[in-house]
Amino acid sequence: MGRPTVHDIAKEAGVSLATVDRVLNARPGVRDATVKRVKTAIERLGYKRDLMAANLARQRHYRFCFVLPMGDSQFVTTITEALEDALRSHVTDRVSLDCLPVPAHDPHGVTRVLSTVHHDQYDGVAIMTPETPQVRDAVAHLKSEGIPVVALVSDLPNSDRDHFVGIDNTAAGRTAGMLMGRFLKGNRGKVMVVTSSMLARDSLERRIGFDQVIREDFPDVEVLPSAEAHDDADRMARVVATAFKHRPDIAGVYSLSSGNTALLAAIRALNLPRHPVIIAHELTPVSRRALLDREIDAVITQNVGHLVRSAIRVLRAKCDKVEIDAAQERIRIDILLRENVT
Amino acid sequence: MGRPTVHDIAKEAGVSLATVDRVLNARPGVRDATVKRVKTAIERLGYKRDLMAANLARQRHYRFCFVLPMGDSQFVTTITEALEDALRSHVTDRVSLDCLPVPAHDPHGVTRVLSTVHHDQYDGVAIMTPETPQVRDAVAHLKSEGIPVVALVSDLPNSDRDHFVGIDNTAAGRTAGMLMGRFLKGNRGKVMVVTSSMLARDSLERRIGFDQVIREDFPDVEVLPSAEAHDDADRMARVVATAFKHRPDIAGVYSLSSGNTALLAAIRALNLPRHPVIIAHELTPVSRRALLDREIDAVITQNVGHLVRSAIRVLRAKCDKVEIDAAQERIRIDILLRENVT
DNA sequence: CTTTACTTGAGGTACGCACCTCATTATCGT
DNA sequence: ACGATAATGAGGTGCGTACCTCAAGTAAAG
Repeated sequence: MGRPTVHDIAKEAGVSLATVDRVLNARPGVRDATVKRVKTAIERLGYKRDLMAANLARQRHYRFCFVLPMGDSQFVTTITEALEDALRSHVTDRVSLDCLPVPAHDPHGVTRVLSTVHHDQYDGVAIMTPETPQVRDAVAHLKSEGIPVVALVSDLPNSDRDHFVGIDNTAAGRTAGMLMGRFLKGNRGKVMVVTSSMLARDSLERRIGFDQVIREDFPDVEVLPSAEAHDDADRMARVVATAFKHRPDIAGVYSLSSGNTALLAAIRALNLPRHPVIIAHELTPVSRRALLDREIDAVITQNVGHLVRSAIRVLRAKCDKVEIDAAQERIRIDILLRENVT
Repeated sequence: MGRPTVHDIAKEAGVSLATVDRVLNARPGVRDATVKRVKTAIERLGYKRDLMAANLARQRHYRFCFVLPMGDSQFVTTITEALEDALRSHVTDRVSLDCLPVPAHDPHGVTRVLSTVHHDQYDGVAIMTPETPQVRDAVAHLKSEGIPVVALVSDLPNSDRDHFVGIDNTAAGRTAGMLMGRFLKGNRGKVMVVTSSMLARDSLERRIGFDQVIREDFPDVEVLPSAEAHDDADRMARVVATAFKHRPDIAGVYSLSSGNTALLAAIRALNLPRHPVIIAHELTPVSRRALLDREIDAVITQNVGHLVRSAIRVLRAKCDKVEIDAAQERIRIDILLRENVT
């Protein structure tokens, strides 16, 4: 005999199909003792609900919503592209996806958008925004409506999101630190750290990890204070120029956030006699190109394809109230060099 | 209206359900003109066969077989563990897995085992063995029986396998070379290369890639000839001892194959004043431990969980004659340092 | 104009489950 | 012992597809 079915359970438990169905779908009107009998039978036969058949019968259709920061960030663009790719794949069987752009740095704007999301529109939400009290409230509100919520890329640890899809940014920073320390000639020198904003939790955590490793393992490396460019190319140019002017011995640059166009332009403009070691985050067309051209020495990233597929699978699992495969959903910290990038 | 169904196709094409079914499942007895009409309707409505319903109706059950080298290789063990994990996951809905151990270094033994595999036992086969004429014949035989075949970890490029699940070993070797060059103090020194056997295509390709990068980018690094230990701990000890005796200035060791216990033991026994940079392949409990203990500096690997899940998904797609998601099935070359290992 | 072979239609059953209705049987309080 | 309520059974329909049978249709060959 193949897999046990509801019929087998019914026979085993000495009840009717209807009762098995009531137990399986947590419908009322079954005595506790009977529930127990059915559950025992399920246990004994090792019954596993056939999700495909169940979803077919139930006419299941998952409507998920991805809340992404608006703007022309390259990284966000790669994510939306990955979402479109996913739509062509089989992870999106029976699921439809919407993107909801939110003004990333306007907490109230985020709330305004999120408060329009209800359970009659969506069955699950993936959120990629900085954590603010407003976002926490919004998540709580979604959860109270019974909508599963996952945090994407940047965690919302103090909210009651169901899951975090992304990497440990402290570990990512440590990884960057280790590479920087080892890539620097003689494992020594000054390192400039640039980011768009230190208010972002990711940047903060990465910096912490980076500093940890440098302190522990590379005493001859000096890490300068983080320079913020606030996504402004001119400002980046100025900041970089000033730094190298005052400290021409800067041997490495660590870019905490994902926008690297301005940084690379600023460094190119300096026409340095010797190229500093540059380590950056997130794989985008720009960082990929720079990696191949040896402008960037290493990119620490997370595979965006994996990221969105994982978010979809997790949301689905939460809707179905099914266990997730932790190993499959763990997002790895990818180290990309010129030799293993694609 | 939601997704179009076979009924919609029938209506659109002006034929009956039976005819649509005949076309969809490539059954005979339909005039070419009618086939075309149905296909046009499918095109026009954007019909996509509902795989879940189809599999339900078809009572589909995939029986896959993993042909793995026998013996107590740590790497193979991690693969079998990953297979067991997969069985607990949802990638194995409707699939059953068998492991078929073969004597890796006995081509005829491999043939003997593979020739027992027929389409009445298995719907797909994943093979992880060195490529020999015998294996090529066996693959051809399986294919002639209509069984999809994927090569696992080590490719069978001259066979007609349907797919290769694994990494580009030349690129992996290049990655190792880049790390080695950059990790060596002053980017200079001698590097010893050890492997169990240079007959294995993986070892060969990795060595080629490694040499390429060293030659191009690190002129001050000298790579010694590959030393083969043939999975013999004593031999490994001797080989390593001899090498370091004649060349005490060896600054790096590159381990091409996955067995690292003997290598690490041999190096520990030498009690070197200064630890050489060690780069190895494949994440196993041993290499993981060594990474955390700073004995190994970097591990180049492929995620075995991803490996087996991908093999299963690909075999399934081949059985269903469905496109695979190239991005999802691309196995990445993972670089693991102490900081990003788990 | 038959005979034959090939096409097509109509309709059914099944897969494993969800969800519904209606009737029947315990179980309880009074 | 009574009605009231809760628990259970019996049976159906549908999800989208596969696969089967049988009858009826069409066209080409003799």
